[in-house]
Amino acid sequence: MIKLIRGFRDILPGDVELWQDIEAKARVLLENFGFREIRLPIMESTDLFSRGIGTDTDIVEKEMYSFPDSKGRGQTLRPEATASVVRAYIEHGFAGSDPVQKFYTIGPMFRHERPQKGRYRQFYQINAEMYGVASPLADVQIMYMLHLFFTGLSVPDVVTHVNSLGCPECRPKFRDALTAFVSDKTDRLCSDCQRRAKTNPLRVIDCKVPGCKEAVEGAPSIQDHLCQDCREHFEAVIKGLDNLSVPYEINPRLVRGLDYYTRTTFEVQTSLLGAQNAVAGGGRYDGLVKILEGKDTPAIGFAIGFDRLAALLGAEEKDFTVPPPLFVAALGAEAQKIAFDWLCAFNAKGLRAEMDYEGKSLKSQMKQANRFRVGHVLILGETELQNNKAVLRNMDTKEQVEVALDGLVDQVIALINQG
RNA sequence: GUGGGUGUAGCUCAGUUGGUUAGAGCGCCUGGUUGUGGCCCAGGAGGCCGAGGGUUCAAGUCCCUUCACUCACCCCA
Repeated sequence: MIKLIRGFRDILPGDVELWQDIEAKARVLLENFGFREIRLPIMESTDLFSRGIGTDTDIVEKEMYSFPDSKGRGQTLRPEATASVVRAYIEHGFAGSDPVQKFYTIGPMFRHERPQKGRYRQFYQINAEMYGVASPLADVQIMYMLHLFFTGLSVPDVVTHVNSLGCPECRPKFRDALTAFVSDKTDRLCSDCQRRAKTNPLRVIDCKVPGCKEAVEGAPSIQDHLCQDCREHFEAVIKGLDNLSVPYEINPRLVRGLDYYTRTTFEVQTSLLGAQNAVAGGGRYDGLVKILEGKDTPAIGFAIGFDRLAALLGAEEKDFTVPPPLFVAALGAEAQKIAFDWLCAFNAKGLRAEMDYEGKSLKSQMKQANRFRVGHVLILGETELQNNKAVLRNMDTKEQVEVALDGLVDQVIALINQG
């Protein structure tokens, strides 16, 4: 048997209804906030990601699905969406018409990691990106929107963590301070952190190993190293969140794995998904457009982990199938012909109806109708043909009413719609 | 890439110190009702016991290898 490749998954009927519901709500919300959909390819030049995300990141170092095309040019299944949106923003000259643009996009991302709970090699994201606004109002609006989305879906157990990572002015200073702090403690750190102390000291203060936690107690905080502008920006964001009553926790140790983030970063976390606690994450990336050879443009955005969100919302219920309202049961070849015509008419008129195509016994058809969890069964046999009246059975109350064959389809639709 | 756990029917799982045709519940099909679902009863279909090799008179069971799933590390959505 040919099976799914590792880390990939099927989203089956019964679950997919939940996904559709989430997606529909996301679209309404995003569009109400002025975000417009942009549909992008899932494959891009490898350079886009290595330059955009940063060559030292885990994503670029070891997680990308990259392979050469027939002429040897590197191409990659996108590991995230932001770089692609920026590419499109630059390539189509949006900055020339109006630098302020808001986009959203929904689709699959690919990362070659070891799969585990809440982590797949193909996973889905809902992304929102906003360009051309340096004001903290953009940060506030983005986070407010995210907050509305999660509360609107009644997502259980989520907390939004906020931090500022500073800018190219102040972050290096913080990094230096941190490196200095960590360098004389390397012997107390785990092997991973000894490596990270050089490559990415920010990660060390985020380490969960008890020895490391102890060693980094009293480490310098980014919050104490922000430059004047970054500090004011962060304070304005926090004030804005308070104004709109958006709950949050300031988390000075919130570090993000992509190089392009500046200033505001945030992550929506849950404790219900095992080790993968981030349901959504994002932040400001004021330098990225320029890095990718566009005009220097501030930007901010977020990604919602669709798979994880669906897991949170689907934890209780298992089957999101919506039952059809009607099943058409026919007895005998003559009746089946007519029943099939009705079926087609019901479907064409927007009433979801089902029938048995095999000429099974009435009992068997009733069982099937019951399995569909339909509200009504329309029965047509020889008796009904003779009387020119079919029988409409309410499956909950067991009440049966006769419906004249003449004009039956509309009559049945009316009966079902009135309950 | 590194560890732990698990692989037996469509699903959830039993399967004794190795012992004949491998079981249950749910689901599915048929019947009990010459035309009425859920409950009940009876019957039925459905398994290369993850794969390969080894030990043995004999392997679902013991050994080795491998693959898959899963959880965790790392990192992130």
